[in-house]
Amino acid sequence: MSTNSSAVGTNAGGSGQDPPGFELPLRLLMAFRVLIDEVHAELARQGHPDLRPMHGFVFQAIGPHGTTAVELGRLLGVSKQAAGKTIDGLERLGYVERGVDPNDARRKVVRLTARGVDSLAKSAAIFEDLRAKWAGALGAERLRALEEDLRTMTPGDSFHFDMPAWFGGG
Amino acid sequence: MSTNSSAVGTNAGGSGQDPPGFELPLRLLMAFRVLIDEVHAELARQGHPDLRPMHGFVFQAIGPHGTTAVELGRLLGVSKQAAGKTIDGLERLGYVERGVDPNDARRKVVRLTARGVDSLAKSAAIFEDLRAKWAGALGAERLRALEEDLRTMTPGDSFHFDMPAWFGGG
DNA sequence: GGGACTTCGACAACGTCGTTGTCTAAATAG
DNA sequence: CTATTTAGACAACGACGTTGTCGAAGTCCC
Repeated sequence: MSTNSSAVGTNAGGSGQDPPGFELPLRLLMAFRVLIDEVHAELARQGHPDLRPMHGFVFQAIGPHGTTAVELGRLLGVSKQAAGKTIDGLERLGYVERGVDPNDARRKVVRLTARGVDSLAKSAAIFEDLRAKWAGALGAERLRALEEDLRTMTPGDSFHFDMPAWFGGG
Repeated sequence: MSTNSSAVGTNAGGSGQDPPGFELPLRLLMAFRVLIDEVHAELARQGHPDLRPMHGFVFQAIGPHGTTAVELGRLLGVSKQAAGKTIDGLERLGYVERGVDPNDARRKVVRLTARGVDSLAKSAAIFEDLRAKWAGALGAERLRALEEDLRTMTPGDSFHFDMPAWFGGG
């Protein structure tokens, strides 16, 4: 029963049969997974087999200037302890390193190592290749339209990171 | 192709109209989250505040004829024990119930309760409303094109469900 | 019919991950 | 100088998924 307020009922377009509403989110998720899986498969081939999907987001959050556990936790939407544990893991893998802040002895600045920067550069290049592949398959115009439409429907760039907790759970 | 673009953070897109390659997966994920969050916010308003994103997928996997823990585990890509625990939680919430299979005393068939069916019907209606909202914002034609393009780029309908494990980890 | 193998579900132990709570050290406000 | 705030470490806890084991029930084959 659709007792909702929003405009239009079923079959907003009129012509042709529209897919059921639940297909859209499903395809969005599948497309995301396809891209990420391909990136990480290629990343593994290029010498980074241990990277996980979330690590790319962590690297982005760390940024070129480095960050701290507390700050990272805020950016990723998790506790500082959880962020600290993630950093521990990345440190063990050799992707980040902790340094001291000369201006604040409490802060331990987390920075990407050369290996971390390398993985980030490689993943950026792979993403470009994948986008080019999509452009080849769909046409440059339609891909641009798709991206524009997604940009229209999604908020600026707020990006919460509770993925595991958000999704799973019972 | 695959010239190294900027390593970190912002890519100063400059003159070109094409966004950096990593924006595509990001927007796909954000769009997915937006839709799912709206569905569950509305679902909460309509009497189902305890449902989590993954539950919808579980309900779909259970289907109208019911299923078993082993089968559910296979469909969702997790162990039968994990599937069993998920069922336990849903049973506590009153969304599914376990019955016996007259033809096989080992099997315990999991079926949706009336409440489970209700939530499924409501979420389907909400998804339709959301799709209509997208159609209103983007235009029916462009939304159809978007869905068609996503369908082109994603495999049939296999969707693995290791989301938490797949994404997180370190 | 009977024995070996397979399948289903339950129980237990373990590891991972994120959470809150507590604590020390360092910076900052008054 | 004292009081408050902040960064980071340590510990305990709960949620979740995993493997391993087990008994019960079904299936296959002689």
